[in-house]
Formats: sequence, structure tokens, C-alpha cells
Amino acid sequence: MIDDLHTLRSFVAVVDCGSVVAAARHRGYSTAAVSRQLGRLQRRLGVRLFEPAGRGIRATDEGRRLADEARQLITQVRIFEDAASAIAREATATLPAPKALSASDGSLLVTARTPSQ
Amino acid sequence: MIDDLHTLRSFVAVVDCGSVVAAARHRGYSTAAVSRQLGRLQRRLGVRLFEPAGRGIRATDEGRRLADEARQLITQVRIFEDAASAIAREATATLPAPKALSASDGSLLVTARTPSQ
DNA sequence: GATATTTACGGCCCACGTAAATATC
DNA sequence: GATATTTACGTGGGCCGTAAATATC
Repeated sequence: MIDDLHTLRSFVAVVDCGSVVAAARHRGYSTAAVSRQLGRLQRRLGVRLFEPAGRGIRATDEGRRLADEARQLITQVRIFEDAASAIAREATATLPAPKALSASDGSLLVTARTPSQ
Repeated sequence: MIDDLHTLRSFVAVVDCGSVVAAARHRGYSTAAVSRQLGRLQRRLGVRLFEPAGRGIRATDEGRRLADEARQLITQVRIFEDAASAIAREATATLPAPKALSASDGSLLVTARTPSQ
């Protein structure tokens, strides 16, 4: 079960950049972090995504195919986020202002529990 | 930036079930966990997703709209996972057997670093 | 009092960064 | 020796579950 979108973004970045170091710089991670992300993803999917090539790595055919699927998924994420942003702007009166976001842990689902119905 | 699919699944579950307790049971979480997930999601999106209704809660119009978007996103996740499974089965010879998965932390990207090219 | 959501508290796991090791050029 | 990936190690943040608090019926 896929749950981590960061890893998926890094995966696509590595395929696009052609190297872990370049992808890590792009994403603001250390190279070690991205290397581990790839390893975890690879194990979870059970697919060999990269193979060594000279000093670096190169995506396998399967890796490139899955990267295409991952891009579509990321596109859908973007669509969701855009929809959320649009709704947030449109209903900016409903949540007047995030104010302080005082609660450190709380959910603040209901700020003022209005009577009912 | 959305990164947590667990929360999105819980969000849809709450909208579908109509209550936090039912959704939590479905997803195998405590009610407190799901309540916090909703609160975090709501803050991150800047959208009021639920409002109190009697003893429980009820999705707002915006919440229902975003739940629809979330369902599409989750569908795309399913598509990605299915593609990965298909590729994993198809190329089951490339990764002969997960064997022991001995490494506790390592990425195992390259099990045997073959010469080059 | 029963049901439902939220908050407080404590703890654990996971993923990260730094640094060292390994490998190719 | 320089570049690139991986591994070892320690640490901090995030998320969870339990339990208590709050609110509605």
C-alpha cells in the first residue's frame, strides 16, 4: 500500500535527473535520504527500478514505465491540491483567518460548537 | 503540499460513514487518531471540511466536494499500485526472490554491482 | 447515563542528516 | 583523487493509543 508521496516525487526526480545527487539537490534532501527512499520504494513494489551504470545509476525499463505511472499520480495530486486551493479562496469567509493556529496538537475541527442542525 | 494518503483515505471514510467512530473502526485506527487526521488535513487545506451536527459531525459542501476529488486521487493510487503489481509479476525473474531482506536500514538498490554499461 | 468528538499525555517508530565506506572513472 | 551511491549511527518529529474532558441526546 503506497502511502508516501515524497518518495514517489523523488523517484520521478531521479529518473528525470538521471542521478541521485541531482535529484536530491532539486528536492532539498540529502543524497542518502533519496537513496534510502529509492531502496524502500523498490522493496515495497518488488520491482527493480534502477541498475548501476558507470559511477551512477540508470533506470530499468520497468523503472521508466512506473515513473510514467507515478507522474500521472502526481498530476492527480496537483489537481486535488488546486481544487482545495480554489475552494479555500472561494470560501475564505467560512474560515475567516487561521489566526494563531494556537493548538500544538489539537484538531480544531469545531472552533465554536454551534447548537445543532 | 499533500503527502499523507492515510489521512486522505480516512477523510473519505468519514464522509462515507458519516461519523468518526465508524470510519476509525473501518480503517483500524482509534477515534482520536482519525479526529486528529481530520484536524490536520483541515488546517493544511485551509478548508472547513466538517461541522457539528447533533452528537456527531456532518461534512460541509466544500468537504463533500473535496471528498470527490480525494476519491479520484485514491483511484489513481490504485492504478499505480496495480501497474506496479503487474510489472512485478511480469518481471519476477529479475528480482528472483526477496529472500531475507536482511538489511535493516539499507536500500539494497544494487545487490551485485555488475561491472558497467 | 450513553454516544460522539476532542484534547492531554506519554511513547514509539520512521525518516532524516552527517559521516564513513565502497565503487567507478 | 574526484564523483556517485550506499551503509552505519544517532537524533528529532510526527503520529498513534489510552484516558480524561466536553458536548449532545
